[in-house]
Amino acid sequence: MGERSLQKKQLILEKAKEVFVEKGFRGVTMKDIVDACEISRGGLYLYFSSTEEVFLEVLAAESEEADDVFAESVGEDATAADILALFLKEQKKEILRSKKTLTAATYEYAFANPKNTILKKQFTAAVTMLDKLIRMGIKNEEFYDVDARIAAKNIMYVLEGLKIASVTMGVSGETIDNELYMIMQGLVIEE
Amino acid sequence: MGERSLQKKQLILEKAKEVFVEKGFRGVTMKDIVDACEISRGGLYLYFSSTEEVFLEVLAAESEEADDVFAESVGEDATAADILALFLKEQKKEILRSKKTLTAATYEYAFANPKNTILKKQFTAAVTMLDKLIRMGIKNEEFYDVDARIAAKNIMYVLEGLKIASVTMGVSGETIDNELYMIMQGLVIEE
Amino acid sequence: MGERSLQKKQLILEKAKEVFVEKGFRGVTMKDIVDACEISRGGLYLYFSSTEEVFLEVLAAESEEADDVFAESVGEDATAADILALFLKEQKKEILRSKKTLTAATYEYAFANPKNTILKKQFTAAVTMLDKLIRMGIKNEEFYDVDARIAAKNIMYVLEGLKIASVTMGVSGETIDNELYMIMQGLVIEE
Amino acid sequence: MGERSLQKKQLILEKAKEVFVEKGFRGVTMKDIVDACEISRGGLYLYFSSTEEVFLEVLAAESEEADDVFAESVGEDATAADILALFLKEQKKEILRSKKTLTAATYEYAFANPKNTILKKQFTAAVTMLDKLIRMGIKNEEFYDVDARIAAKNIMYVLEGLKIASVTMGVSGETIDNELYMIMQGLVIEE
DNA sequence: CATGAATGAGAGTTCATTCAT
DNA sequence: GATGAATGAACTCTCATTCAT
Repeated sequence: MGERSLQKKQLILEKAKEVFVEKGFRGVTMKDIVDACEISRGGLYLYFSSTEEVFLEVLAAESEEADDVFAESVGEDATAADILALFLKEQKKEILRSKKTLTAATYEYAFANPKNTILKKQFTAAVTMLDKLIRMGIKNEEFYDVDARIAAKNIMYVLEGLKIASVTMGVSGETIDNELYMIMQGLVIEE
Repeated sequence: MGERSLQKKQLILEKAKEVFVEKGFRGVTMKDIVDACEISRGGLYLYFSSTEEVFLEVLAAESEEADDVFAESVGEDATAADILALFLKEQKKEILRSKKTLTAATYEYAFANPKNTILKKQFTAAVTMLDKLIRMGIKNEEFYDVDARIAAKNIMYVLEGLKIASVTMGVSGETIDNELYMIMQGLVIEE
Repeated sequence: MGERSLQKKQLILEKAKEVFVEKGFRGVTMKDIVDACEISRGGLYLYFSSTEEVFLEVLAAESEEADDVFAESVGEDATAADILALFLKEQKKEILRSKKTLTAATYEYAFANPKNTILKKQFTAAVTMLDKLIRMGIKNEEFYDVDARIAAKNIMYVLEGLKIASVTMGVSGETIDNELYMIMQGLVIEE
Repeated sequence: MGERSLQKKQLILEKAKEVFVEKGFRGVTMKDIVDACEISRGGLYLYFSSTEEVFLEVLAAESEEADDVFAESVGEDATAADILALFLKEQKKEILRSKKTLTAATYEYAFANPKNTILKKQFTAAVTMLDKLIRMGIKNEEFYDVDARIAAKNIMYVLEGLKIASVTMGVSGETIDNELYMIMQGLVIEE
């Protein structure tokens, strides 16, 4: 695949993302993508052979970006509490934007493809990261001496709860703040 | 609609539920329901005019049952902690069964119909109930003196997180127990 | 068929007429008639086995009425010109009401059933009547000495033209008056 | 839409015309047209999205042709009487062919779409043309000094009457001749 | 006689997918 | 590579007609 082809593929992925954001996963047809990209029906098939294929590549492109963003924001000399706060702040942003992201489409995809492990991988990766972070915090005596893995999972379940609630019924920034505050309070030792 | 018709409607709702459990909401066509019920193409339209209509009645029938089950289990002289434990135990069962319930279909329906408030209503009702329960527990000095509404919401978000996780990636009974233990621990005063 | 059955049949014909007036011939289904009559689906079939059958009986009932009305209005000592004027006046009324009559439905029926001779019979009957009337007028020296049959036909074609125009594009009372005036002027000798 | 597509569209319009001629307007389904054109079910929808759309384009194509035919036949130095005679001769031809034309379908379309003004426009255009022609004839002292507009309308109503009669009950060439003769006689001054 | 649930044929419509150009 | 016309399968929905009660 040449240079030009790669550009075209990028274009398709960008436009397709908008379509998935708007219509979810199951609601999207190849025709929808063709229309959004203003390419030919046959043209799309040169790059992707199903909406699933498009969706998975859209997701892959997304997660690359996401990692970058977080990595950039973590300073060199940040404490565990700092990093946790930063992580939660990012999550809050994400949750509030959920109607403009692939959240719903991704859940829908997961429903339709129970074998697929995308969400599980993301979840596990986040848990592992938080686990390490919490251990670090405990070691540094920033955090209470809790079971790190369980605490990490709890954080993630609360976040998942907020995410799905945000998509299906809406949540306010304040509501999120309350939850995040409970999380921090349960971990960070007040001086 | 006569006696016989009502029975038929019940039959359709039962069979349709199985279909929704298996295929979610968007994946279900009128034809799927027709096939599952072994009735004629036109026959289904005598009772329902869209998959949405069928689904909403399936849900309505479900929620009636659910209420009954919980009401029956609460004893007369139960303490707040007892009731909370019972509630959480029910939730655990529900979560573990989630691949055999309408959970995914309901989320999918909510994605496709953002205006619909079914999930919100259920959530709010549960929060209100927990709020009352927690206030009662605090008054009886069973529970710590927390902000009842925030604690109630926290419980619900954790449960939502477990529910969606259960559907999309699976959760073990142990994982659920850990979460529920954290909830109880955050509320119930140990003697 | 007993007394009660006859009443029921009448009821069906009345309601069905309204349906045909509103929806034409081809636009009417057995279901439409059933709904309008508030009888059972099967019930209708006890009396009629197709929309065509209903329509033909509606038409038959209509033409009986029509004859009655005209006969009643003709006085004993009316001149040919009087009778012609009366006939044209009736026709004018009919044409102006055409959107509330079976005109369109009847044409539509005729299109769909070229073999059917209803319209031809009505037309021929009217021509015959006018032919006699004009001959009488000529004999009485009320009318010019025209070819009675041709004049009769001309009147009918103008009326047909007004009728179809009324249904398809609307005509004003004045327009009709102009046409009727031309007819009278071509026949009646001014004193 | 490319060259090839235009040809295909033409083909569809031609075949569809035959279908409308045979079955009228309401009697035609998309399937009928598909079958007549020997294209695929979906194929027709690439060009037209309803029988109404097809029909209106068939009509549009027709009226273009019709205009051409008449324009070609009018000589440079024709008198008003010549032109009128030519017009009526064309109309006679049209009326005699009416079972092989769109006449019935067009009326049927008008019944089903009272808002549509196709017939009214055609009628008005013809009246306007005849009005001018008659004024010219009067000015040239070829025609009697009648009210041109009323005379023009009378011609058109007679023609409409003949047309609908032709479709619904049939008319002979002689009958038409009689009517056209009356029209000419009422206008043209005999020398 | 009368009912209305039930059936199944058939019309409308949309799409994934192919393929000649 | 790229196009977009074409196909045919699948789905939605409506009705005429039947038949057990």
